[in-house]
Amino acid sequence: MAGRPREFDRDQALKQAMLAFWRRGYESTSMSDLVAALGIASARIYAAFGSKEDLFREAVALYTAGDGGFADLALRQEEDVAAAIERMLRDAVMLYTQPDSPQGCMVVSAATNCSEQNDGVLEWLRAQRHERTQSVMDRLRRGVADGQLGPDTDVDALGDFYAVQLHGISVQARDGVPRERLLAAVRVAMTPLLQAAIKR
Amino acid sequence: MAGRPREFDRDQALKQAMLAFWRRGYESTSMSDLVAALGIASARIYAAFGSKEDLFREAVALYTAGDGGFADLALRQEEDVAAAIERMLRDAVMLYTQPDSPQGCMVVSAATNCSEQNDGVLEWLRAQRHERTQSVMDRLRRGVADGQLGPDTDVDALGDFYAVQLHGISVQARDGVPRERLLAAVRVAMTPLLQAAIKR
DNA sequence: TTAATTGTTTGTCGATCGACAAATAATAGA
DNA sequence: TCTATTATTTGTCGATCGACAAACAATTAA
Repeated sequence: MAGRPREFDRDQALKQAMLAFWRRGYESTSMSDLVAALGIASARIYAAFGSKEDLFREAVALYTAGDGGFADLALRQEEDVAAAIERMLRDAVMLYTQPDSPQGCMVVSAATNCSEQNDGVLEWLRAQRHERTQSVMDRLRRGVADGQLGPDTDVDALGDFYAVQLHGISVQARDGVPRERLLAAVRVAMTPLLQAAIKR
Repeated sequence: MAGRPREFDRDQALKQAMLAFWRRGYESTSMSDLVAALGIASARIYAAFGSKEDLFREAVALYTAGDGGFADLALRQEEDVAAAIERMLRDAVMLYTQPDSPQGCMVVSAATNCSEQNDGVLEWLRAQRHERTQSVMDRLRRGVADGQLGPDTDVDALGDFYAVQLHGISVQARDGVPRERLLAAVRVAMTPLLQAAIKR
């Protein structure tokens, strides 16, 4: 491949961009913020990533492909539905309260406020949140099919309930509520599901 | 009182500002947005309200003094602690999903993303959210004192749980989850408290 | 060695941001 | 009527926004 080789680590720069966007959000992170965070001139950022929006989308993709993808993992890997939901919520707390990274969920809080011209990224993240709610409901339905939950379980209500919890944890973590308190709240949140679980 | 009388309705203008900030948030609502929403020139806005930040703070105060103050009302007016919490959550759903006003909670979502220079308003809203969590815990403690909840009730965990629920409802409402679904989720969320309630 | 390709540096672009100065208009009290 | 006070109109300010053009540098393939 011809051409002058890049002098900075693109992956490292992308990670720094992710952290910046995660902390402040899409619109509140200016190009000059990114210049400072990535340590390279703005023209280099444009040459390497296209535009601020392109960089943001790539940063969110990095997030969801990494730690941000905890939910699908928990829902898929745990055999028991209650264990799956509890692990999802606990992993959310652990990630959202990590001391050496921004608090809260990037997908929830990186584009809450944005002007009309950037509604696109807002809708994009909204769709991802919607998908996660669907994943939770799918997992609950599997729990019913597996005989772990009663056949009369209101899957939709439970699913919305846990989606609310997941997103609420992000808000509370962002407000600085300590990890231990949120873990205690998760234990409380498991009550409805344990009640719907078939005892064995 | 001397001086030329104001030619526009200040209260009406403030209400429009509240709606604009509620919908888009503090930083994402530009002065030109406000000029369009209030229907008056920017110099008149500055003359009447001081600055954009002053206007925002007054708008939030209007919100919390009005519909946004539902939580304290519910917690104070209901004699039974479970009824109080349930009404708070249900009122939250009703307000956050009102079709003719912005979705979600203004205190939760009007300053999620903001740049460093406006951290002041972010912290201000955060403090208000913290106060609300405290109100919930205080109400739960009163429930224990009133003998409505068992003496071994983990008030802190329950309080954090309902704070998570309250703020999560705002996120979900903002994402367009219908009122009925969120009300169903609230019914699920009442399970832990009803379990802690002393049967009579 | 040359040509093609890609990265970097430097500087700047037009648009928009929040904010206000100055001039003018309308009221109340002396 | 005159003065003090407040509101409105008009225009514009410096700062910052995201974005890129042009010139130059470094690499590979021919």
